Amino acid sequence: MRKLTIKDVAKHAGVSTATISRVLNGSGYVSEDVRRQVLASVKELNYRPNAIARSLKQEKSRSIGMILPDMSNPYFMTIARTIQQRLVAEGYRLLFMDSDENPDKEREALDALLSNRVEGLLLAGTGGNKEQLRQLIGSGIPVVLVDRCVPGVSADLVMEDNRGPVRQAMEYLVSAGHRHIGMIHGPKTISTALERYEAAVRALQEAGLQVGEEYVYSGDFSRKSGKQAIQKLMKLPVPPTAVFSANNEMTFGLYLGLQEMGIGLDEVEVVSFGDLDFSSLFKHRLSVIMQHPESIGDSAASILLDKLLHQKSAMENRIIIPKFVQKNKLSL
Amino acid sequence: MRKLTIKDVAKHAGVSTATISRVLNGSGYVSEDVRRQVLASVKELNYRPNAIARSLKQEKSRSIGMILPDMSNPYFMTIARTIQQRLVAEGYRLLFMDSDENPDKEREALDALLSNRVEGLLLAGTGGNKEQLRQLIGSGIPVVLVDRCVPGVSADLVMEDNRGPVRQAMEYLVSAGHRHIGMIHGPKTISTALERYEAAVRALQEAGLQVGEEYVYSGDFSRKSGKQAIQKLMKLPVPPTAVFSANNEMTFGLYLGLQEMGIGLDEVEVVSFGDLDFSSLFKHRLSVIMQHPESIGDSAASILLDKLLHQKSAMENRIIIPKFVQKNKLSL
DNA sequence: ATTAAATGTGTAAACGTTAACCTATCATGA
DNA sequence: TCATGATAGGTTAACGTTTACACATTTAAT
Repeated sequence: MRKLTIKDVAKHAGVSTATISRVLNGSGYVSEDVRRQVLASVKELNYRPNAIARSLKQEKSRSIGMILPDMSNPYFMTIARTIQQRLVAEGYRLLFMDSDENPDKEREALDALLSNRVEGLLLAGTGGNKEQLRQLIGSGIPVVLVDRCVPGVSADLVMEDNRGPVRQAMEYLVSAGHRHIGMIHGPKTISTALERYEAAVRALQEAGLQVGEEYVYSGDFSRKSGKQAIQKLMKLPVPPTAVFSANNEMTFGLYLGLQEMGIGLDEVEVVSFGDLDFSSLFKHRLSVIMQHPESIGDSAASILLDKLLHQKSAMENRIIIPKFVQKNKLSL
Repeated sequence: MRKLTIKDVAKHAGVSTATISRVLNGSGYVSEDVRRQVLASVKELNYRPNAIARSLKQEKSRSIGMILPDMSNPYFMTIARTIQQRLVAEGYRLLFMDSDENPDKEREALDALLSNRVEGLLLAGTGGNKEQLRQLIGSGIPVVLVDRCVPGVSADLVMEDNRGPVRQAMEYLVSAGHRHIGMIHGPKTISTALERYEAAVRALQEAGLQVGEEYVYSGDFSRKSGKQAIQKLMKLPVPPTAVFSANNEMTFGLYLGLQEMGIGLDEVEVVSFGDLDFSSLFKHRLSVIMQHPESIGDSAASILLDKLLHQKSAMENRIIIPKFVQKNKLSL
């Protein structure tokens, strides 16, 4: 059973291929009689137009590419899902690629997407591939940076404020009496990681607190690195009484690490950038900076669709402000 | 800056388009000199072949479709991610669609994927669209059912054993002294839900326990329905002392529900089909049936690739056995 | 020296659509 | 009556590749 083409349908319905195309696309004039006959033939033969041929002819792929660093991180998947829904509703399809926080993989993914002639790009980038990115944007394809900016690359951008809430959080920790605060950060090549790091250090310094080298651990945003971090921190001569973890996965790792070491999850007060989903069930001293992946996704989709559908060209930057939420506070 | 075609490269390199194609695909004979010249031109012009045109000509899309019920459920995303990695490594791309457990959306997604001429399908189905599915499989396109079977549709299948571990779990609950056991199930149109339900009821009956209607709640695998379920169950004249929840999301909802009602998370013993990710940090009476999304994904990818790459045609069913793990047991 | 096989490259016809361009019919109004 | 525009539908040339075929030229084998 060969795959049917528009010609088969044309033959079956006794009209030309152009007419079939017109019926199926609702373009041009077609008499009601012919219309019905064509639809009947389509149904009878179970014909399905070839989207690939259509894309080629129309020179538009109706697809959008998205690169995200970690498909198993619910934060990014929530963004992705929101975007997908919006795009599908407008007749686009979304191609996801997972860069795994790896610039080389990111580059490959980018190549693949461009070969597929995506009409737009959503990028939660690794911070590498700057040159390629600049070139891309120069070439006119709409690119929206999502969650992370790429220094030196100016493009549309939707991200969260990574400084304000961190400052708040640090002030809270200091006012709660902590003098030894551990910090678990992400790779400084990633904008979110860098911003959170800088904001945290500065806030503590301004509060008159020295931040010792040994209290700062540089992780990679993975669960594993969060675990390693806390295990190192807790072995210090004077272990921290509070820890700031720069993303949700590392926070998770932090708790796994504590547990593995047999340390009570309550023995250290934690502030996490990014919620943990189950944190509301958690009876420990955990405060979180609540992110808004749906808002991020929604804004990113809107910006992209504006360019695609209404050829808006102004560059836009939207900053969403995450909320510092002091949860599950127990007395010290 | 128009998009470059193979003709531009041909002109630039002073050869025919066929030669460019041959160099880029490593097919046919090309002299080393010409080869170098072509590659130089490609690089200089920054040419990128049009995958759409290639697909059309070759009559193969190099893409695989996948429909999953819930992109924000980590269980399915882990499966998806595993599969994506395997497929990308073989030069395919994976198109995800989210059916949202809704047969109509599923149908639309299926249509979209077929229009895009996917060469294979991975399906964690809703249980609707049987007729269309049968037709699809009859048409020769490789279809692998993932996680869920569809009764009345015979196709390749990778799923977990939904009965054995449930039986074990029920036996455990009975032997632990529970006489009133609540059950929160999924929609019976979904095979996993039905199987877990039947296995649970049968096991209890065989253990000599009556299962009262009022202890069985029919949810929809969503967090929200888990919450509603537990809230209803706990209001019974004789509330259950243990609850079996048929998937991870509903288990989560269950705990949210308990919390909202101000009931201690320990006041009821829980068995969850599907792990909760954070369950190891959880100090409550929670046992889980541990699933193996990576294995599922891996097997599904293998089966599909065997058909695609080695035209294997034998139908295969693989059953992964989840493990019942008694965790965080406290004395009653 | 002759032939056959291997190597190198170009020409042009597909792949399945869409859309520009035609032609033809039929109302409508001046 | 005749032009005009709306309606209806067919022909055909693209879109950017790949590849079958053709034609040289070189190499190897007899």
